[in-house]
Amino acid sequence: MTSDDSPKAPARALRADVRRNRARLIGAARETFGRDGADASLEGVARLAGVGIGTLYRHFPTRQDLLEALLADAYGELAAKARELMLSPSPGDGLLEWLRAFVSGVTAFRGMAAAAVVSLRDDRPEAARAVREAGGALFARAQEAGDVPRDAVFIDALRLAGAIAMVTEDDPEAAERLLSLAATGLARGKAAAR
Amino acid sequence: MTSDDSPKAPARALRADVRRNRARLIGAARETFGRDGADASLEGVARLAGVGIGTLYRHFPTRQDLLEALLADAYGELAAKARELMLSPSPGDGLLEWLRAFVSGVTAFRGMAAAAVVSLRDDRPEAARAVREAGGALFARAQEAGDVPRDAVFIDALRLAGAIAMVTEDDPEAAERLLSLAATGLARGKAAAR
DNA sequence: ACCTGAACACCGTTCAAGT
DNA sequence: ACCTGAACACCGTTCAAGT
Repeated sequence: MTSDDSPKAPARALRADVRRNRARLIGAARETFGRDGADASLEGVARLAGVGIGTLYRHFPTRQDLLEALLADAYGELAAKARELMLSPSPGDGLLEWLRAFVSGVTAFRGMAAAAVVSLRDDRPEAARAVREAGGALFARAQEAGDVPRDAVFIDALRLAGAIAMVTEDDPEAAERLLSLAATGLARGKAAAR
Repeated sequence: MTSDDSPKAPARALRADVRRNRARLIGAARETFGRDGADASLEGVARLAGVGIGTLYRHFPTRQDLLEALLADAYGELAAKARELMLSPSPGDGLLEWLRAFVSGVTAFRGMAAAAVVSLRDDRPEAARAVREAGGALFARAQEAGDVPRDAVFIDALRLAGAIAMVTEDDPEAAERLLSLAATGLARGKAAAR
Protein backbone atom coordinates (compact mmCIF):
# COMPACT_ATOMS: atom_id res chain seq x y z
CA MET A 1 0.00 0.00 0.00
CA THR A 2 2.65 2.49 1.02
CA SER A 3 5.29 0.95 -1.35
CA ASP A 4 8.28 2.35 0.53
CA ASP A 5 10.99 0.34 -1.28
CA SER A 6 13.28 3.33 -1.59
CA PRO A 7 15.55 2.17 -4.46
CA LYS A 8 18.47 4.29 -3.27
CA ALA A 9 19.37 2.21 -0.20
CA PRO A 10 20.10 -1.53 -0.42
CA ALA A 11 18.16 -3.67 2.02
CA ARG A 12 19.92 -3.93 5.36
CA ALA A 13 19.30 -6.14 8.35
CA LEU A 14 17.75 -3.48 10.54
CA ARG A 15 15.46 -2.34 7.79
CA ALA A 16 13.20 -5.37 8.24
CA ASP A 17 12.70 -4.52 11.90
CA VAL A 18 11.76 -0.98 11.05
CA ARG A 19 9.13 -2.09 8.59
CA ARG A 20 7.83 -4.68 10.99
CA ASN A 21 7.51 -2.09 13.73
CA ARG A 22 5.65 0.21 11.42
CA ALA A 23 3.25 -2.54 10.38
CA ARG A 24 2.70 -3.57 13.99
CA LEU A 25 1.96 0.00 15.01
CA ILE A 26 -0.58 0.39 12.24
CA GLY A 27 -2.25 -2.87 13.19
CA ALA A 28 -2.33 -1.92 16.85
CA ALA A 29 -3.70 1.51 16.00
CA ARG A 30 -6.44 0.01 13.87
CA GLU A 31 -7.48 -2.24 16.73
CA THR A 32 -7.19 0.39 19.46
CA PHE A 33 -8.82 3.24 17.56
CA GLY A 34 -11.52 0.86 16.35
CA ARG A 35 -12.37 0.07 19.94
CA ASP A 36 -11.78 3.39 21.73
CA GLY A 37 -11.90 6.01 18.98
CA ALA A 38 -9.20 8.21 17.49
CA ASP A 39 -8.44 9.85 20.83
CA ALA A 40 -7.36 6.60 22.44
CA SER A 41 -4.12 6.55 24.42
CA LEU A 42 -1.03 6.32 22.21
CA GLU A 43 0.76 4.58 25.05
CA GLY A 44 -1.80 1.81 24.69
CA VAL A 45 -1.17 1.58 20.96
CA ALA A 46 2.57 1.23 21.51
CA ARG A 47 2.04 -1.39 24.20
CA LEU A 48 -0.25 -3.45 21.98
CA ALA A 49 2.27 -3.19 19.16
CA GLY A 50 5.00 -4.39 21.50
CA VAL A 51 7.23 -1.35 21.01
CA GLY A 52 8.24 1.58 23.16
CA ILE A 53 6.35 4.84 23.03
CA GLY A 54 9.42 6.51 21.53
CA THR A 55 9.26 4.19 18.56
CA LEU A 56 5.69 5.17 17.91
CA TYR A 57 6.70 8.83 17.91
CA ARG A 58 9.64 8.13 15.64
CA HIS A 59 7.40 6.51 13.03
CA PHE A 60 4.44 8.83 13.47
CA PRO A 61 5.40 12.23 14.88
CA THR A 62 1.76 13.25 15.32
CA ARG A 63 -1.49 11.42 15.94
CA GLN A 64 -2.71 12.71 12.59
CA ASP A 65 0.20 10.95 10.87
CA LEU A 66 -0.86 7.66 12.41
CA LEU A 67 -4.48 8.24 11.47
CA GLU A 68 -3.49 9.02 7.91
CA ALA A 69 -1.69 5.69 7.71
CA LEU A 70 -5.03 4.06 8.50
CA LEU A 71 -6.84 6.32 6.06
CA ALA A 72 -4.47 5.23 3.29
CA ASP A 73 -6.16 1.84 3.02
CA ALA A 74 -9.62 3.34 2.81
CA TYR A 75 -8.42 5.86 0.25
CA GLY A 76 -6.92 3.12 -1.91
CA GLU A 77 -10.26 1.34 -2.05
CA LEU A 78 -12.11 4.58 -2.73
CA ALA A 79 -9.80 5.41 -5.62
CA ALA A 80 -10.49 2.01 -7.16
CA LYS A 81 -14.21 2.49 -6.71
CA ALA A 82 -14.05 5.90 -8.37
CA ARG A 83 -12.40 4.37 -11.43
CA GLU A 84 -15.15 1.75 -11.64
CA LEU A 85 -17.88 4.35 -11.35
CA MET A 86 -16.48 6.27 -14.31
CA LEU A 87 -18.50 3.76 -16.34
CA SER A 88 -21.80 4.30 -14.55
CA PRO A 89 -24.61 5.44 -16.88
CA SER A 90 -25.61 8.54 -14.91
CA PRO A 91 -22.61 10.70 -14.01
CA GLY A 92 -24.49 12.45 -11.21
CA ASP A 93 -25.69 9.23 -9.65
CA GLY A 94 -22.23 7.73 -9.98
CA LEU A 95 -20.72 10.65 -8.11
CA LEU A 96 -23.37 10.44 -5.42
CA GLU A 97 -22.78 6.73 -4.97
CA TRP A 98 -19.08 7.40 -4.59
CA LEU A 99 -19.64 10.12 -2.03
CA ARG A 100 -21.79 7.67 -0.10
CA ALA A 101 -18.87 5.24 -0.15
CA PHE A 102 -16.54 8.01 0.99
CA VAL A 103 -18.72 8.79 3.98
CA SER A 104 -18.97 5.18 5.11
CA GLY A 105 -15.30 4.56 4.30
CA VAL A 106 -14.12 7.26 6.71
CA THR A 107 -16.40 6.30 9.59
CA ALA A 108 -14.80 3.04 10.63
CA PHE A 109 -14.29 4.50 14.10
CA ARG A 110 -15.08 7.65 16.02
CA GLY A 111 -12.76 10.48 15.04
CA MET A 112 -11.71 9.00 11.71
CA ALA A 113 -13.86 11.42 9.71
CA ALA A 114 -12.26 14.42 11.41
CA ALA A 115 -8.84 13.07 10.46
CA ALA A 116 -10.09 12.61 6.90
CA VAL A 117 -11.16 16.25 6.72
CA VAL A 118 -7.72 17.33 7.95
CA SER A 119 -6.10 15.08 5.35
CA LEU A 120 -7.93 17.06 2.65
CA ARG A 121 -6.29 20.33 3.60
CA ASP A 122 -4.04 22.01 1.10
CA ASP A 123 -1.04 21.81 3.41
CA ARG A 124 -1.05 17.98 3.23
CA PRO A 125 -0.82 17.39 -0.51
CA GLU A 126 0.19 13.73 -0.24
CA ALA A 127 -2.30 12.60 2.36
CA ALA A 128 -5.27 12.16 0.05
CA ARG A 129 -3.75 12.22 -3.42
CA ALA A 130 -5.28 8.94 -4.57
CA VAL A 131 -8.74 10.07 -3.57
CA ARG A 132 -8.34 13.54 -5.01
CA GLU A 133 -7.23 12.24 -8.40
CA ALA A 134 -9.69 9.40 -8.90
CA GLY A 135 -12.59 11.24 -7.31
CA GLY A 136 -11.77 14.40 -9.21
CA ALA A 137 -12.22 12.65 -12.54
CA LEU A 138 -15.60 11.32 -11.45
CA PHE A 139 -16.59 14.79 -10.32
CA ALA A 140 -15.48 16.40 -13.58
CA ARG A 141 -17.54 13.91 -15.57
CA ALA A 142 -20.66 14.71 -13.54
CA GLN A 143 -20.00 18.41 -13.93
CA GLU A 144 -19.66 18.14 -17.72
CA ALA A 145 -22.95 16.24 -17.78
CA GLY A 146 -24.60 19.15 -15.98
CA ASP A 147 -25.33 17.15 -12.83
CA VAL A 148 -23.11 19.36 -10.68
CA PRO A 149 -23.12 23.18 -10.55
CA ARG A 150 -20.67 24.62 -13.07
CA ASP A 151 -18.87 26.78 -10.52
CA ALA A 152 -18.40 24.03 -7.92
CA VAL A 153 -14.97 22.62 -7.13
CA PHE A 154 -14.30 19.01 -6.24
CA ILE A 155 -12.46 19.56 -3.00
CA ASP A 156 -15.47 21.43 -1.62
CA ALA A 157 -17.73 18.50 -2.45
CA LEU A 158 -15.32 16.16 -0.73
CA ARG A 159 -15.05 18.35 2.34
CA LEU A 160 -18.81 18.55 2.47
CA ALA A 161 -19.03 14.75 2.46
CA GLY A 162 -16.36 14.66 5.17
CA ALA A 163 -18.35 17.14 7.23
CA ILE A 164 -21.44 14.97 6.95
CA ALA A 165 -19.40 11.97 8.03
CA MET A 166 -18.16 13.87 11.09
CA VAL A 167 -21.62 14.69 12.42
CA THR A 168 -23.21 11.33 11.63
CA GLU A 169 -20.43 8.91 12.42
CA ASP A 170 -22.56 6.94 14.86
CA ASP A 171 -25.71 6.99 12.73
CA PRO A 172 -25.47 5.67 9.14
CA GLU A 173 -29.12 6.45 8.41
CA ALA A 174 -28.61 10.10 9.29
CA ALA A 175 -25.54 10.10 7.05
CA GLU A 176 -27.67 8.94 4.14
CA ARG A 177 -30.33 11.56 4.84
CA LEU A 178 -27.85 14.44 5.07
CA LEU A 179 -26.02 13.37 1.95
CA SER A 180 -29.28 13.09 0.00
CA LEU A 181 -30.30 16.49 1.24
CA ALA A 182 -27.04 18.07 0.13
CA ALA A 183 -27.16 16.22 -3.18
CA THR A 184 -30.70 17.32 -4.02
CA GLY A 185 -30.34 20.84 -2.73
CA LEU A 186 -31.35 22.01 0.67
CA ALA A 187 -32.76 25.46 -0.04
CA ARG A 188 -33.48 26.33 -3.64
CA GLY A 189 -34.82 29.85 -3.60
CA LYS A 190 -34.72 32.29 -6.50
CA ALA A 191 -31.02 32.90 -5.93
CA ALA A 192 -30.27 29.23 -6.46
CA ALA A 193 -31.58 29.14 -10.02
CA ARG A 194 -28.66 28.32 -12.29
CA MET B 1 -31.33 34.91 28.96
CA THR B 2 -31.48 31.82 31.15
CA SER B 3 -34.21 33.37 33.39
CA ASP B 4 -33.42 31.19 36.39
CA ASP B 5 -35.64 33.00 38.89
CA SER B 6 -36.99 29.79 40.34
CA PRO B 7 -40.25 31.05 41.96
CA LYS B 8 -40.21 28.35 44.62
CA ALA B 9 -37.32 29.76 46.68
CA PRO B 10 -37.33 33.35 47.99
CA ALA B 11 -34.21 35.35 47.18
CA ARG B 12 -31.51 34.84 49.79
CA ALA B 13 -28.23 36.61 50.47
CA LEU B 14 -25.97 33.93 49.03
CA ARG B 15 -28.00 33.73 45.87
CA ALA B 16 -26.46 36.92 44.51
CA ASP B 17 -22.98 35.46 44.87
CA VAL B 18 -24.01 32.35 43.01
CA ARG B 19 -25.38 34.33 40.11
CA ARG B 20 -22.34 36.56 40.05
CA ASN B 21 -20.04 33.56 39.95
CA ARG B 22 -21.99 32.09 37.10
CA ALA B 23 -21.84 35.33 35.13
CA ARG B 24 -18.12 35.68 35.79
CA LEU B 25 -17.48 32.14 34.63
CA ILE B 26 -19.37 32.72 31.41
CA GLY B 27 -17.48 35.92 30.77
CA ALA B 28 -14.15 34.28 31.48
CA ALA B 29 -15.06 31.34 29.24
CA ARG B 30 -15.99 33.66 26.41
CA GLU B 31 -12.65 35.41 26.66
CA THR B 32 -10.57 32.26 27.13
CA PHE B 33 -12.30 30.16 24.48
CA GLY B 34 -12.25 33.10 22.13
CA ARG B 35 -8.49 33.27 22.44
CA ASP B 36 -7.51 29.60 22.79
CA GLY B 37 -10.45 27.65 21.40
CA ALA B 38 -12.99 25.42 23.09
CA ASP B 39 -10.32 23.04 24.36
CA ALA B 40 -8.64 25.68 26.49
CA SER B 41 -7.76 24.81 30.07
CA LEU B 42 -10.73 25.01 32.44
CA GLU B 43 -8.33 25.85 35.24
CA GLY B 44 -7.49 28.99 33.30
CA VAL B 45 -11.15 29.89 32.94
CA ALA B 46 -11.71 29.53 36.68
CA ARG B 47 -8.60 31.58 37.45
CA LEU B 48 -9.71 34.38 35.12
CA ALA B 49 -13.17 34.32 36.69
CA GLY B 50 -11.59 34.58 40.13
CA VAL B 51 -13.19 31.40 41.47
CA GLY B 52 -11.91 27.97 42.40
CA ILE B 53 -11.96 25.14 39.90
CA GLY B 54 -14.53 23.35 42.05
CA THR B 55 -16.94 26.23 41.59
CA LEU B 56 -16.61 25.97 37.85
CA TYR B 57 -17.48 22.27 38.02
CA ARG B 58 -20.40 22.95 40.34
CA HIS B 59 -21.92 25.40 37.87
CA PHE B 60 -20.96 23.54 34.73
CA PRO B 61 -20.44 19.81 35.30
CA THR B 62 -19.10 19.30 31.78
CA ARG B 63 -17.25 21.44 29.25
CA GLN B 64 -20.24 21.07 26.95
CA ASP B 65 -22.47 22.67 29.59
CA LEU B 66 -20.20 25.69 29.69
CA LEU B 67 -20.09 25.89 25.91
CA GLU B 68 -23.87 25.71 25.74
CA ALA B 69 -24.08 28.70 28.06
CA LEU B 70 -22.08 30.63 25.46
CA LEU B 71 -24.19 29.21 22.64
CA ALA B 72 -27.35 30.46 24.35
CA ASP B 73 -26.57 34.06 23.40
CA ALA B 74 -25.95 33.18 19.77
CA TYR B 75 -29.12 31.09 19.70
CA GLY B 76 -31.17 33.95 21.08
CA GLU B 77 -30.03 36.21 18.27
CA LEU B 78 -30.61 33.52 15.69
CA ALA B 79 -34.15 32.95 16.91
CA ALA B 80 -34.86 36.66 16.55
CA LYS B 81 -33.39 36.67 13.07
CA ALA B 82 -35.53 33.70 12.07
CA ARG B 83 -38.65 35.53 13.13
CA GLU B 84 -37.63 38.54 11.03
CA LEU B 85 -36.94 36.38 8.00
CA MET B 86 -40.44 34.93 8.12
CA LEU B 87 -41.35 38.07 6.20
CA SER B 88 -38.75 37.69 3.44
CA PRO B 89 -40.27 37.51 -0.05
CA SER B 90 -38.58 34.24 -1.11
CA PRO B 91 -38.99 31.52 1.52
CA GLY B 92 -36.06 29.52 0.15
CA ASP B 93 -33.73 32.51 0.09
CA GLY B 94 -34.87 33.50 3.56
CA LEU B 95 -34.00 30.06 4.90
CA LEU B 96 -30.63 30.12 3.16
CA GLU B 97 -29.82 33.52 4.60
CA TRP B 98 -30.69 32.24 8.04
CA LEU B 99 -28.51 29.16 7.64
CA ARG B 100 -25.68 31.46 6.65
CA ALA B 101 -26.24 33.38 9.88
CA PHE B 102 -26.29 30.11 11.80
CA VAL B 103 -22.93 29.08 10.39
CA SER B 104 -21.25 32.36 11.19
CA GLY B 105 -23.01 32.58 14.56
CA VAL B 106 -21.52 29.30 15.77
CA THR B 107 -17.98 29.97 14.59
CA ALA B 108 -16.99 32.68 17.04
CA PHE B 109 -14.08 30.47 18.15
CA ARG B 110 -12.51 27.16 17.27
CA GLY B 111 -14.57 24.27 18.61
CA MET B 112 -17.81 26.21 19.02
CA ALA B 113 -19.39 24.61 15.96
CA ALA B 114 -18.73 21.12 17.30
CA ALA B 115 -20.46 22.10 20.53
CA ALA B 116 -23.37 23.46 18.51
CA VAL B 117 -23.76 20.14 16.70
CA VAL B 118 -23.81 18.32 20.04
CA SER B 119 -26.40 20.79 21.33
CA LEU B 120 -28.69 19.69 18.49
CA ARG B 121 -28.78 16.08 19.59
CA ASP B 122 -32.08 14.61 20.71
CA ASP B 123 -30.77 13.89 24.20
CA ARG B 124 -30.35 17.62 24.94
CA PRO B 125 -33.86 18.91 24.26
CA GLU B 126 -33.36 22.25 26.04
CA ALA B 127 -29.97 23.18 24.61
CA ALA B 128 -31.20 24.55 21.30
CA ARG B 129 -34.93 24.96 21.80
CA ALA B 130 -35.06 28.60 20.73
CA VAL B 131 -33.25 27.85 17.50
CA ARG B 132 -35.26 24.73 16.77
CA GLU B 133 -38.56 26.50 17.19
CA ALA B 134 -37.88 29.73 15.32
CA GLY B 135 -35.77 28.09 12.62
CA GLY B 136 -38.31 25.29 12.24
CA ALA B 137 -41.02 27.72 11.29
CA LEU B 138 -38.78 29.31 8.68
CA PHE B 139 -37.94 25.88 7.33
CA ALA B 140 -41.59 24.83 7.17
CA ARG B 141 -42.46 27.95 5.22
CA ALA B 142 -39.73 27.24 2.66
CA GLN B 143 -40.85 23.65 2.41
CA GLU B 144 -44.47 24.64 1.77
CA ALA B 145 -43.26 27.00 -0.94
CA GLY B 146 -41.52 24.07 -2.64
CA ASP B 147 -38.03 25.46 -2.05
CA VAL B 148 -37.00 22.54 0.17
CA PRO B 149 -37.45 18.83 -0.60
CA ARG B 150 -40.78 17.57 0.72
CA ASP B 151 -39.26 14.68 2.65
CA ALA B 152 -36.53 16.73 4.37
CA VAL B 153 -36.61 17.42 8.10
CA PHE B 154 -35.43 20.63 9.70
CA ILE B 155 -33.02 19.15 12.19
CA ASP B 156 -31.11 17.51 9.34
CA ALA B 157 -30.75 20.86 7.61
CA LEU B 158 -29.51 22.40 10.81
CA ARG B 159 -27.05 19.62 11.44
CA LEU B 160 -25.80 19.97 7.89
CA ALA B 161 -25.18 23.67 8.47
CA GLY B 162 -23.41 22.79 11.72
CA ALA B 163 -21.25 20.28 9.89
CA ILE B 164 -20.27 22.91 7.35
CA ALA B 165 -19.40 25.27 10.18
CA MET B 166 -17.18 22.62 11.77
CA VAL B 167 -15.01 22.07 8.71
CA THR B 168 -14.77 25.73 7.68
CA GLU B 169 -14.49 27.49 11.01
CA ASP B 170 -11.25 29.22 10.07
CA ASP B 171 -12.32 30.08 6.52
CA PRO B 172 -15.56 32.07 6.05
CA GLU B 173 -15.26 32.02 2.27
CA ALA B 174 -15.15 28.24 2.24
CA ALA B 175 -18.19 28.23 4.52
CA GLU B 176 -20.09 30.28 1.98
CA ARG B 177 -19.03 27.99 -0.88
CA LEU B 178 -20.01 24.79 0.93
CA LEU B 179 -23.33 26.19 2.03
CA SER B 180 -24.16 27.35 -1.50
CA LEU B 181 -23.19 23.97 -2.83
CA ALA B 182 -25.46 22.17 -0.39
CA ALA B 183 -28.25 24.65 -1.00
CA THR B 184 -28.15 24.32 -4.78
CA GLY B 185 -27.57 20.59 -4.83
CA LEU B 186 -24.25 18.90 -5.11
CA ALA B 187 -25.03 15.93 -7.35
CA ARG B 188 -28.32 15.96 -9.15
CA GLY B 189 -28.42 12.73 -11.13
CA LYS B 190 -31.55 10.98 -12.31
CA ALA B 191 -32.23 9.74 -8.78
CA ALA B 192 -32.40 13.29 -7.50
CA ALA B 193 -35.28 14.35 -9.72
CA ARG B 194 -38.19 15.33 -7.49
C1' DA C 1 20.61 3.69 13.17
C1' DC C 2 17.08 2.63 15.88
C1' DC C 3 14.76 1.59 20.24
C1' DT C 4 13.53 2.01 25.16
C1' DG C 5 11.20 3.90 28.98
C1' DA C 6 11.99 7.08 32.81
C1' DA C 7 11.19 11.81 33.57
C1' DC C 8 8.83 15.98 33.00
C1' DA C 9 4.94 18.84 32.24
C1' DC C 10 0.27 19.60 32.10
C1' DC C 11 -4.53 18.97 32.70
C1' DG C 12 -9.20 17.04 34.21
C1' DT C 13 -11.79 15.81 38.07
C1' DT C 14 -12.99 14.76 42.82
C1' DC C 15 -13.79 15.64 47.55
C1' DA C 16 -12.44 16.74 52.44
C1' DA C 17 -12.20 20.85 54.87
C1' DG C 18 -13.57 25.54 55.48
C1' DT C 19 -16.97 29.55 55.51
C1' DA D 1 -25.40 26.03 50.85
C1' DC D 2 -21.61 27.06 48.51
C1' DC D 3 -16.65 27.53 47.74
C1' DT D 4 -11.72 26.30 47.83
C1' DG D 5 -7.70 24.06 46.26
C1' DA D 6 -4.81 20.09 47.39
C1' DA D 7 -4.57 15.47 45.84
C1' DC D 8 -5.01 11.94 42.60
C1' DA D 9 -4.98 9.97 38.14
C1' DC D 10 -3.83 9.96 33.56
C1' DC D 11 -1.73 11.21 29.36
C1' DG D 12 1.42 13.46 25.76
C1' DT D 13 6.01 14.22 24.61
C1' DT D 14 11.00 14.41 24.99
C1' DC D 15 15.57 12.70 25.32
C1' DA D 16 19.57 10.41 27.69
C1' DA D 17 21.15 5.89 27.74
C1' DG D 18 21.39 1.44 25.64
C1' DT D 19 21.83 -1.91 21.63
